[in-house]
Amino acid sequence: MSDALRPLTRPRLYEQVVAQLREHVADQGLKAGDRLPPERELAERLGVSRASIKQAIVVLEVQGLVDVRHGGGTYLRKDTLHSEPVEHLVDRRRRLPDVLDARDALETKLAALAAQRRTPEDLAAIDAALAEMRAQVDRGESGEDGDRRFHEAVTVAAHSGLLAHFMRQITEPIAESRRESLRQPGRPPRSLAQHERIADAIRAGDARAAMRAMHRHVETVSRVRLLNWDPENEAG
Amino acid sequence: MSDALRPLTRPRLYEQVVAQLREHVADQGLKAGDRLPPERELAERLGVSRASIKQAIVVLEVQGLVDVRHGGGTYLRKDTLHSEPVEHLVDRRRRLPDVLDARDALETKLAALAAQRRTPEDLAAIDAALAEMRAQVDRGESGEDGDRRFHEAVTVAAHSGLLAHFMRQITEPIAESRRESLRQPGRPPRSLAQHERIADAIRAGDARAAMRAMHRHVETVSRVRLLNWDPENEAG
DNA sequence: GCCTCCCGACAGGCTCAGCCACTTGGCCAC
DNA sequence: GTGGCCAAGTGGCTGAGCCTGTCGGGAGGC
Repeated sequence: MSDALRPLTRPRLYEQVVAQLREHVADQGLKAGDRLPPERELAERLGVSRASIKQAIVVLEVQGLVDVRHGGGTYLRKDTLHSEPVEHLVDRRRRLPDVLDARDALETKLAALAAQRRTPEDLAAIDAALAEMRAQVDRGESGEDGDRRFHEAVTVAAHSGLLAHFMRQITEPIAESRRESLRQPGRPPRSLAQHERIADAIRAGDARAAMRAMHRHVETVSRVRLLNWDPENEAG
Repeated sequence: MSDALRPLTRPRLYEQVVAQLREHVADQGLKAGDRLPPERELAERLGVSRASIKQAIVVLEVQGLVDVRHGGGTYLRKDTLHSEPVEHLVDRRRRLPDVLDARDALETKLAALAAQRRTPEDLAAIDAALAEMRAQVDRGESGEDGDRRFHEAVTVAAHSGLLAHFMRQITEPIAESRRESLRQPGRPPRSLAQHERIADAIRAGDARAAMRAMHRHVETVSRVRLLNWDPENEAG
């Protein structure tokens, strides 16, 4: 996973324009509701074509930071143009503890909701994932696939679109820490047992027990991960 | 708050192009790693200018759905171009229960982390917010501003960039439910008392107590909000 | 036969000039 | 005061064109 040989791509012009606009808003102390300069003026002042200005404004528009009115101008919707896309927060290895905190927050609640809301179909999906994991572990494999499917099934069973959306944003770093955790000697069978306890609580409709079981599970994974984690020398 | 007289805005061309691209990917069964047709070809086939195609592709690019290589073509990064921006999940009134679930998940964890990680400065900010709320409530106001500042201060004290990011995504619906809750007769003083209990636990460094206090608080707000909430006739 | 290098086709990056569509505000007739 | 009208300003979109980067295949050297 070396980043050393990534093909280097030059920054897009529109990205620089976005940066300039952010700066302008900060410098001028513009607030929500204020109007940005007209596109033609921006193009002239930044020395780029109107098309590039337009691309930058489209970016801000889809991020909900700006409100563009045909014939009327472009208006701020927030007091700042900074949006901090999740990727920036998630991609960097340094942020891994953050991801684990977020995972605990989300999955604990998801387990509780799943216990309250699971349909028979949800339960079947959870059991199927568990069966897959058990089969894999019995064969001496890590059970990673079943593990992933289990958490996905619990997420679905919670029937909360927003929480599911948040979970999706941290899918990749979670998968990574899962892989690492399951590589620990003797870990797969214990992990399986933890998952079974979670499933039991969800099946019983016991939200508090589901929360506790899930919390303990996430805590275990976090501990393993954090032990191996060195913020200075992050060889993956 | 009537939506009846909202100025009607025509859909942007680039949005239609994005939709067409999604459809194309689905129809052709394109997968991650596959290449999209060249911009010039898309422009011709869709009967729009290349600039519009470009805007659409920029949108997909900032959403991380597509990888654009200068001179090399545009490649899919996922098996689909659908992204489900949070706004769609958050804006609709129907999703309010989801927001409240998410709030419980996030703020409960934030309170626990704040109890463990708060610096003296964090505590000072929390106390300042609490003092403002108390002053407002004493004057017979709702204390909404202090309330908001309190939760922001707790979020900062938790020192988790990711959780803070998630919180920001549901700021607005939360503010709305807060307003509604504080309008209930006799609610502001009780809310103040709940906030003080949370602050006490954070000051004491008692993560479990902070969790419990925050959970109870969020639960109270949710109950008020849900009572008034009618999914069929959603007059705001 | 194999490797290297170079070139040309093709891809996206960006600009320029211009016209269309919509908003706004002021002026005028009523 | 009301409504219609017009002009200026602003975003929406186009088309042609040139630049820069990528990639594959053929010419030439070994």
